[in-house]
Parts: sequence; structure tokens; C-alpha cells
Amino acid sequence: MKNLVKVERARHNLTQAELAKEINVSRQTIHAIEKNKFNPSVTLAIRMARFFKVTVEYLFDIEE
Amino acid sequence: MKNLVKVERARHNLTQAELAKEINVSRQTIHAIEKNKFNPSVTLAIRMARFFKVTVEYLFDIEE
DNA sequence: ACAAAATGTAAAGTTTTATATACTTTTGTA
DNA sequence: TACAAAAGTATATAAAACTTTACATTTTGT
Repeated sequence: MKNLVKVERARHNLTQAELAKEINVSRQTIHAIEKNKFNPSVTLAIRMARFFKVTVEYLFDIEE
Repeated sequence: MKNLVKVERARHNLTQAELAKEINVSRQTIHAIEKNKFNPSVTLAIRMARFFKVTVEYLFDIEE
């Protein structure tokens, strides 16, 4: 399960800390998600997708 | 955060146990999600959305 | 090259998801 | 009405998300 958080974050020109603040999580959480350390909750995924104006399915891709 | 799992499950004419089996979780997990007891992981949300052929955003609606 | 900012890493602790089991209540139907 | 299947409820436990703190390493701008 890969994701495009780092890519979208770059596109929006934000640091991990800034994104974290925007969506109300810790910087470590952003880091862990980008590094695929874990599998965020659907509400967090939706908040991120909304923030980036993309779909959850685009942002988080589980390969079958 | 409400969701349309029960509705989609009805549309597909499945029991909680059947849906649970389809997406590889326990029946309790389906029940808890339907009852908004918790907030599933994004991979579980994606599996459900795929199974029902809908989007994650449609299936799980977080109100702002 | 230097300093500051950003990212990476790590560990301990809390909260929540998810499982398993078991029992009760509801619902459909013969 | 009686039975079976499905859904609801409860509790204990395991696993994973997420937080906090702290420090090391890498990147970036000047």
C-alpha cells in the first residue's frame, strides 16, 4: 500500500509540520504515513484527500 | 462521521457475516462500523468501497 | 562552510481498531 | 407460535494508530 502524500505535499509546497497542522495530526503521523509505517484511519485519509483536492483512492493505493 | 455500509449491504443483499467474509474482517468489525463504534483504516475502507463499487468518500462521510 | 530548517529515527505511552467469544434480541417464515 | 438466521450487545484481549519528546542526520539558503 503506497501513497502519494509526499508528492502532493511537494506539489502544495508544504513541510511535514505544516501539513500536520493543517489536518490536525502530529508531524510524526505524517512522517509515518509517508514512510508507510502505518495505515491511517479513513477519516484522516479523507481529511488529507480533501485538503489536496484529490480522491482517497488516488492518494492511497492498495494494490489488490 | 456516518457511513452507508448498511445501505450498500442491503442493496447487495448480504448479511454482516457475509460481507465480513468478503472483505476479510470479523463480523464484529462490520457491526461496529455500521454502528459508528469506530473509524476503520483506509485500507479497509477502500476494500469495502471497491467491493460495493463506490468511492470511499461516498461510503464514508465525515461532516467537516 | 555555516546555520537553520526539514526530515529521519527511536522509544515510551495512550487511544482506538479489530478479533474472539458468548449471550440476548429481533426478524422472517414455516 | 415456534424455530432459525441475523443483528445487537458486552467483555476481554491483541494489534495497530497516533502522540509526545528528544535527538541525529540531511537538505537548503545565504
